[in-house]
Amino acid sequence: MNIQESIIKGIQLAFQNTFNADISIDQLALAPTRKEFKGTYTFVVFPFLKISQTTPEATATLIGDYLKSSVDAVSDYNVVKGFLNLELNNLIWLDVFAQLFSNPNIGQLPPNGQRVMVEYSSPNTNKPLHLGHLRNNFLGYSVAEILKANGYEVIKANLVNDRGIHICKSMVAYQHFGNQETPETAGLKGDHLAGKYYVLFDQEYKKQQAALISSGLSEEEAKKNAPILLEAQEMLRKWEAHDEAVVTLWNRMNQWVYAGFEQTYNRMGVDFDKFYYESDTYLLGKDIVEEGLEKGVFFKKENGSVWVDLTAEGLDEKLVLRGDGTSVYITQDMGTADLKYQDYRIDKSVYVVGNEQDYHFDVLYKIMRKLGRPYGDGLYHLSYGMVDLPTGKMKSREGTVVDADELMEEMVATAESHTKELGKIEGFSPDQATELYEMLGLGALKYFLLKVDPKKRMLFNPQESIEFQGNTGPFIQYSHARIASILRKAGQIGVDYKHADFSKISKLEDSEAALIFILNDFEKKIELAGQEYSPSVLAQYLFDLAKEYNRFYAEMPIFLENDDSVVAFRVALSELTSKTIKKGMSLLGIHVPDRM
RNA sequence: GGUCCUGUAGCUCAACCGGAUAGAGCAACUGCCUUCUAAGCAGUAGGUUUCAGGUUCGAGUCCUGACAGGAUCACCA
Repeated sequence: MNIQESIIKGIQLAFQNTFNADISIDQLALAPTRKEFKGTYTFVVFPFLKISQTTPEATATLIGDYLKSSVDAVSDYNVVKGFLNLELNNLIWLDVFAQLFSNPNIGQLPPNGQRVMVEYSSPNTNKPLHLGHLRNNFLGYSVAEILKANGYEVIKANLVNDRGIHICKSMVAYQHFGNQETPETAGLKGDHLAGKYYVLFDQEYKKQQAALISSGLSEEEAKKNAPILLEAQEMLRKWEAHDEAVVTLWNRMNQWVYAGFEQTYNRMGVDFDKFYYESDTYLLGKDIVEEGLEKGVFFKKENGSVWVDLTAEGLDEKLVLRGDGTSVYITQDMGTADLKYQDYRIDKSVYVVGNEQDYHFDVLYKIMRKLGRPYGDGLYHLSYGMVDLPTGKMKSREGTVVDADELMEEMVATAESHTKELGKIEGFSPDQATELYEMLGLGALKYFLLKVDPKKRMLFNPQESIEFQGNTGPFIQYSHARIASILRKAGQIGVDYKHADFSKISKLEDSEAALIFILNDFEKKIELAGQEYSPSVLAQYLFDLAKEYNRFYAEMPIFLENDDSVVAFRVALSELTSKTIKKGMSLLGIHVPDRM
């Protein structure tokens, strides 16, 4: 039983004995005491005045007296208005520490028997990844790792959008302007090559529109009738009819893109257990439309189109199948939802998709629940906000995007120059130095994107957004490197902290107790991050932890201490902190160095 | 226009789901490298939590209404 639980149990007994009242455990909560007051945990008595029938002060005092005499951990208390501040026996934190220190799997909760799929990334194969995709990928990867730490079995899935009109646009432009160019001859990554033709398509399309307008067509007509657009539409029809030449080109260009994506994914450090391709799934879901009609969940209009009526749930009527019997987006999403379940029998399914699709997923999930799917209640849209630039929204066709590959390259270069400026690479081999720059550059970028609550939209200023000081990835990485240095020295001078007997410690300094206090929160934060699907909870925690360690580091001399058992204890405390940082950062997808 | 999301220090973000005098980082200013890594530590300054009502012992947090920004509302994906 941990400290909080035993105190809460004590409070429950206090109510029983003092006020003759039964209160259930889940109505009782402890908050950390604010810094300006003495104490560790605070119990607020205001809600219980009806039960105690006396003043806040008297109520708090009576409970405080009871706890002090009957709960070992509580050494004293003070009362400020209705706030009962509990002071703990400092040495209680030694027991907590010993428990944490002996846990070989810190930050890993036991298996919970549930299986969850996290779908993320899900790129279009007509252009390279940009800053927005980085947020998506880092979020998805991190949430998947956090769920693993919470005891789930996790399947990371990537639903690749490899077909459709936008892909055909790149293909048409390539046919016109490509001159048999390949990634090799162009010296471009395959995804960037495809993106180049996507942009060329748009330029040509606009040119043709202008020509049509000057020959007398309205803007709307010009948009619909530009020859190059008609070509793309014709190509899509041919693709759907399995036209050999079109499929060959499609395959060729997609392979280029996949090779490019693979490089980008490798550098980002994300991975997937399962790839789904829309070219395989885009026809799914029509049987579900039939099923929905039979069950009365859907209804048919006169022209044959099929709809779902969600007005009772506060939404609108929504089309699920066109009048001509062809699919819309949501048709295939219904089919894919079933496919995921057939493949893995998942209990939960998380979709990491931007918030511009909030409405779409709201509709999708309501439909699947109406259809009585066993996984219906486990569907969750992890909706995240857009990443804006100071100049406004990114538009890939207008070239105002921050390219993912370029940004990562810049981050690593900045990390390199920064490190060299500080003169911190003595003794590094060139390979080790490269590895460090990669770690720091990517760490800064990932931390920057993950520390913010996912649902909030965020501003990215390329000039000044990413720092290496303060609340940043490198700050936490630096803290880890500092500890690694302590551990090396402990090894050199033969401090046997792994088998030390901590019961010999007779008193704890404030910064030691505070550090253990925050270390003790690690698992709770992992649980919270999992429940909320929010890596930012962990990021914030790790920053606080690193800060607390740095305070301890500055205040407590470790090796100058005379008492051997105190030396061993402080080294052990440092090691536990470094393990916690390393594990926590790994859940954010960030590596930590031993030297920097 | 309907629906949804957001609004906290000059800037970027927190605030443990209703608790005490709203906290960090950046930027500014002041100290600390002859001791384990100064990418650090300690400190100063910075706030009518967009506004107006309401709910109660108590509101940044919940409710109503404004205002501002964003998203969405296609037989598009």
